[in-house]
Amino acid sequence: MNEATTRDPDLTRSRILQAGFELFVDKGFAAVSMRELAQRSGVTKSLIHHHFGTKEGLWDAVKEAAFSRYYEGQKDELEGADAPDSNLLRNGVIRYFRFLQENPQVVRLFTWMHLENDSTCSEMDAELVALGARRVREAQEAGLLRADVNPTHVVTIFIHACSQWFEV
Amino acid sequence: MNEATTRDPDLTRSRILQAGFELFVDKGFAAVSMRELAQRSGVTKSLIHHHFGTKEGLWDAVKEAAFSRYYEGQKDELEGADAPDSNLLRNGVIRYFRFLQENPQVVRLFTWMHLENDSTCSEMDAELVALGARRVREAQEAGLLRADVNPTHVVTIFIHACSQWFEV
DNA sequence: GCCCTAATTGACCGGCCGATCAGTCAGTGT
DNA sequence: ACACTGACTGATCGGCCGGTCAATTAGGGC
Repeated sequence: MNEATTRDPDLTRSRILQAGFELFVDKGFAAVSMRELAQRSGVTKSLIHHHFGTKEGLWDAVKEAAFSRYYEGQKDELEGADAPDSNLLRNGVIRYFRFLQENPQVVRLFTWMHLENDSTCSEMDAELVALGARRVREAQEAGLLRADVNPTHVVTIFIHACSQWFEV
Repeated sequence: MNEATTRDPDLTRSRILQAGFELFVDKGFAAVSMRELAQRSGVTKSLIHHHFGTKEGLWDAVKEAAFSRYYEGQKDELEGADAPDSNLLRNGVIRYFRFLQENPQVVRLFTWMHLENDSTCSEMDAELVALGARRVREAQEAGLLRADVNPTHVVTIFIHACSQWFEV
């Protein structure tokens, strides 16, 4: 009966984070209750407070975890090559598309954050956009892309167009 | 002191609707309370219940009002002309863009609805998309547009790309 | 004038909310 | 063996939640 009676704070934390991720992605911050989170993660409400302080604390932790996963993946992609090449650009686009396709939950989470005027992760996000914009500019200078558009705009529009694609 | 002591249920209803629109657009359904709605619209909480039944009732009314305004406007645009003409198509696109630009709140509201898996207005929406798709198909048959893409996809992508544009 | 309907009010309800806290218990270092 | 730390629990808090209800009041039809 008494299975796994040993304490494992790291596992507990990650279980709470996972439950928080699922519920927040599904319903957004305001519509999720601590009781719900506790039940889903199989721990006590108080224990969540013990590990994350407040409901907002957990929300922040969930966002941070999700975004840093996204950030690391994209950063690797973008920092990879430096020679502007139409195939490289094309592949980058395809990879990004694939990533979103395989992580629709992340897209949803970011949409919630955006509606709630959340500025968490904005520095990291700005960095990614800047990296992408540099690639676009290089391509423009190499004559692969029209030069009369703002590189940052290109990236921004592209990201959001991709994000929306899977939502309909 | 006692200004406008006369009763005007229509005005009251519309004031509540307006307050609901503003608050729901801003925070989404779950994060808005009846007390907040009452205070913003300058009436009693009970009065909102009297006019709209429940919080969800008001939410539905707000969505319906916003969407039907959107619907009427777009329907007029789309039903206007029938001869496929590249200028006409272009103008339609520009007008739609302008509409979203001037009604960012509507875009936000639709995003909230979408995240909450709201299917209200889906019939009306389908009708609009169908109208737009027909226009695209006509343009394809007239050789103005590539014929190897799904007209419905064109419209859907276009709508969401436009919607996102103003959000960044 | 009178009545009837409906707009409007304020007091009130049970329940759920997030948060706290004292206390128990398991692991760990000495 | 013992003390200490931190994971974990259950009871409990005040407050806000959405919703109800009986009672007032204004307006329109007769």
